[in-house]
Amino acid sequence: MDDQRLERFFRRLRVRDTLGQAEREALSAVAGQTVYFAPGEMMARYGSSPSKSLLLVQGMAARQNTVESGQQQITAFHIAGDFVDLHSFLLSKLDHDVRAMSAVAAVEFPHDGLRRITEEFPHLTRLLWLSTLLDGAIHRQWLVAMGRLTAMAHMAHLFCEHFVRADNVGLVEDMSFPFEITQQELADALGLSNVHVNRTLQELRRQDLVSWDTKRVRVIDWKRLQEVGQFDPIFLDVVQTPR
Amino acid sequence: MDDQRLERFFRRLRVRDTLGQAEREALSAVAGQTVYFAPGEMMARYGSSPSKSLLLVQGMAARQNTVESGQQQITAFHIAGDFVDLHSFLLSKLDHDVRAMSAVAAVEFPHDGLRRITEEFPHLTRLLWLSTLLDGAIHRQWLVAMGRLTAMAHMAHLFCEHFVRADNVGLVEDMSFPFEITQQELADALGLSNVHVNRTLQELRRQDLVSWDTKRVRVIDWKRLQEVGQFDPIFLDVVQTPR
DNA sequence: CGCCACTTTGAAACAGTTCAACGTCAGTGG
DNA sequence: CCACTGACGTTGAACTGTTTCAAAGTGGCG
Repeated sequence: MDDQRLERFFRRLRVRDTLGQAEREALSAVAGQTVYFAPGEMMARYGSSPSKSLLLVQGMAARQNTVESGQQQITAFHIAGDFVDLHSFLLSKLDHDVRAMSAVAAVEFPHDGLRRITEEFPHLTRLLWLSTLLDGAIHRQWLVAMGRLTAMAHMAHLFCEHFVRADNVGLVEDMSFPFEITQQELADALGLSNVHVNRTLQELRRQDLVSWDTKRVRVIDWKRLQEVGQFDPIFLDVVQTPR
Repeated sequence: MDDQRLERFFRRLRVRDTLGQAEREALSAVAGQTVYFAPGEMMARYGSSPSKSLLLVQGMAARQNTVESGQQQITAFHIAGDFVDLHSFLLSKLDHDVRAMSAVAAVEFPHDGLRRITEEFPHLTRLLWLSTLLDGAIHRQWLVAMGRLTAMAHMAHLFCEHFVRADNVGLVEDMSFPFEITQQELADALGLSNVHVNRTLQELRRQDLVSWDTKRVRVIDWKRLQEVGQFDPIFLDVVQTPR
């Protein structure tokens, strides 16, 4: 029987390939306990060697590093249907912290179970691999945005990305998606100061591109938001094709 | 028989796990033609869907994106022993260009051959997967450096990273590694202007941390270079362990 | 009702950019 | 063999996007 908790994850895979009954059952069989985290709580720590990976079911999480000055840099945001640390299955130590941004529920996938999947389900293995490749593609776009776009364009790009990702797992309602983080946390993702994030946000609002009431971001002008952010969804690879 | 062209790639894997005879042979069997590229030449294009992946055997290559202003952002450098676009095996379209920085030789790996490996060699598949996870880990460190480090620290970090990576595949000699790119290309990787790269480089030289004669970068003070770059090699995961 | 976390505002400072000129060197052709 | 070329590196000076610091405003919650 399919595990209901994995529904959004299946959905994210199904926008890119098909997923067989046996594959869904294999994943369901490996899925373990649901674990819960309070907003701000650490889900995994820099330098640790987790024996399970966490699939987000509810809420939002981030991967982040701390530099000597005490500043933080967020390198990824995750939403329901995302594995937050599937890479820890093959990397021996975590090179970042994982922190819950909101109240979070996640399903544990023990690494020995994942290993069994790689021994018996080649196609499913490729889909799990794909999942980490999409993380990498998002990292690359963040690099481009950080290195060569203005604060305004960078922020618009991030909102575009999250709009599409949320849509892929059925979290968009009325052109809005859940985005429960603080301006400081957004600043830590964009590599900006909280002050400049605040001002850039005001400009995005003033131009009627988005609104954000701390719970959800609403896209007001999707076409112009994409233009401002120079957003091309190609990197999210939303294409149904055999992998 | 092992394919000699894959030697540095095997070496890169062997610093992280063991590689069986059968696995080396399977890879050798899939390896196709050697292809050559002149400095500056495009090896793969944004939006294309390659049917093979390229393993670098000689020279240096970069993945890069172009933004509307015409500026470029490099998101990865690759050296001998690296797959430059292994991710194109599972992603349907390339989200960046791949360009030869120097004279390059690369071995083609047809995707159907790679697929056969994933069907028959689970452990080798995990190692290929690992290879793309390391790319992702490097992307994340670049994000941290770009977002929260000064130009000076960022550049030092990049040199540290390349020193370790070059060392892993036996390219370090006399504390120096091949680094045949222009200052403009380095600027495109760091997200800086060529002018500021020039000045930052002068400061690194003035402090006797590195020298760079356009062909090779020589590390003069490894300990202080790591301090200046806040470099922690954990993300490169140089640990011999079963995966 | 008061606290605390978060957002907003203003002003000064700064890291890095831009523009434009000049220097250097390796390769090319006459 | 030397003048010419073009790509790359270096320098100076003005400029700007973003940061920093500090203070004030807002709002949800115990």
